Amino acid sequence: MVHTPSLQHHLPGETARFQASPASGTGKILADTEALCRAKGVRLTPIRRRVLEVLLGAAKPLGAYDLADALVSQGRRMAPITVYRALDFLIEHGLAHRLASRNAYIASTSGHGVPAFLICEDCGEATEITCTDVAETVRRVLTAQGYQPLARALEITGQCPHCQDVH
Amino acid sequence: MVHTPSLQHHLPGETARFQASPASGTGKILADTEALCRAKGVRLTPIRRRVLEVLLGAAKPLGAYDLADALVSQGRRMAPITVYRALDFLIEHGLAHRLASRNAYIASTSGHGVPAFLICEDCGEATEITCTDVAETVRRVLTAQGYQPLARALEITGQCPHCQDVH
DNA sequence: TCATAGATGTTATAACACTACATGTTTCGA
DNA sequence: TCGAAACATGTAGTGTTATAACATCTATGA
Ligand SMILES: [Zn+2]
Ligand SMILES: [Zn+2]
Ligand SMILES: [Zn+2]
Ligand SMILES: [Zn+2]
Repeated sequence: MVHTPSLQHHLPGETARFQASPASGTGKILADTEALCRAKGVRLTPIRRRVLEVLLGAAKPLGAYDLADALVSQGRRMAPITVYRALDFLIEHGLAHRLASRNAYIASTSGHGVPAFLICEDCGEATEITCTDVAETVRRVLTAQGYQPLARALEITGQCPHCQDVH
Repeated sequence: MVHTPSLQHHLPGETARFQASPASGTGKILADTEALCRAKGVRLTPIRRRVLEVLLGAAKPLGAYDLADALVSQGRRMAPITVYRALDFLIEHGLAHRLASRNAYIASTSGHGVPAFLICEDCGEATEITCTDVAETVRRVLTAQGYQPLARALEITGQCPHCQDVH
């Protein structure tokens, strides 16, 4: 049996060093995003907004086809390609990330810097962290090997606190 | 245009802190692996051996279907499921890893500890490193958030030295 | 208003991964 | 040595994730 994550499972401030995502409401985040997109001169269209909204409301990362199912309009579910196009937009502007290890997508609540995600292997729950240590270590290892660092979400796998309690 | 990685591109000893993979020949690695499997009481069958051999000889991580194409036997290419089964075995015993960010598989040359891979976004080349810093940082972040660390390859994305030279 | 760029609709297909079940092969104890 | 059991592979089909190609619609600004 596996822990089923619920909304806002992980509140911020668990430690001083590792900032968890701010637990501001979805509404505020959406409003901020609207403003951000206007400022950038890009269009947060209704489709893109709805995809982001579903991601923000989800308890864990969602697959593209999960999103398609969730976004029913006039009795018809959204076409996969439409979801992928919306995701491309959101990812390009740092509003969402793809978690390759799970073929899933998650809204980004930090919005700046190189994020990292702690992902539970059992229940799939993901916690976004913006940790200076991690970013710095990754950057140093890359440059030491002659690699040029690129901003890309880091996926760190483990077992979440709730799933450890399940015997 | 993009750099096409060739065999043994990255030789060891680039820095003292970060051990690159040993550049021992494929033959020796295979012989060692044979011995290791005998010792463990598991069977490195011809199919599994050939899959490992192709991975070891590849310049970069290969997809399961690439492997199927490479492993033609009596005019017929290997069935995908056969490749996946061989990969399952190799991964289970630490002889290979799956790189989720590229849907590709790579032979592991370290064989112990939690490995990390530097992956070039342009050419797909991957360099295995066994870096104490990275492992330690990851472990610390996980435990700080209450996560139980699990041995899983870490994928770090950047641009490889060769691809930086291409103008 | 009209040209243009950007966004979406529609259909089809590519790419990746696995299920289910039959058959073959090795191993080991009776 | 025989046969059961475990392990490995063959074969066919399907599930899942992601994209190509092209048509149509919509917002925007000259
Ligand atoms: Zn969990
Ligand atoms: Zn949890
Ligand atoms: Zn490269
Ligand atoms: Zn290279």
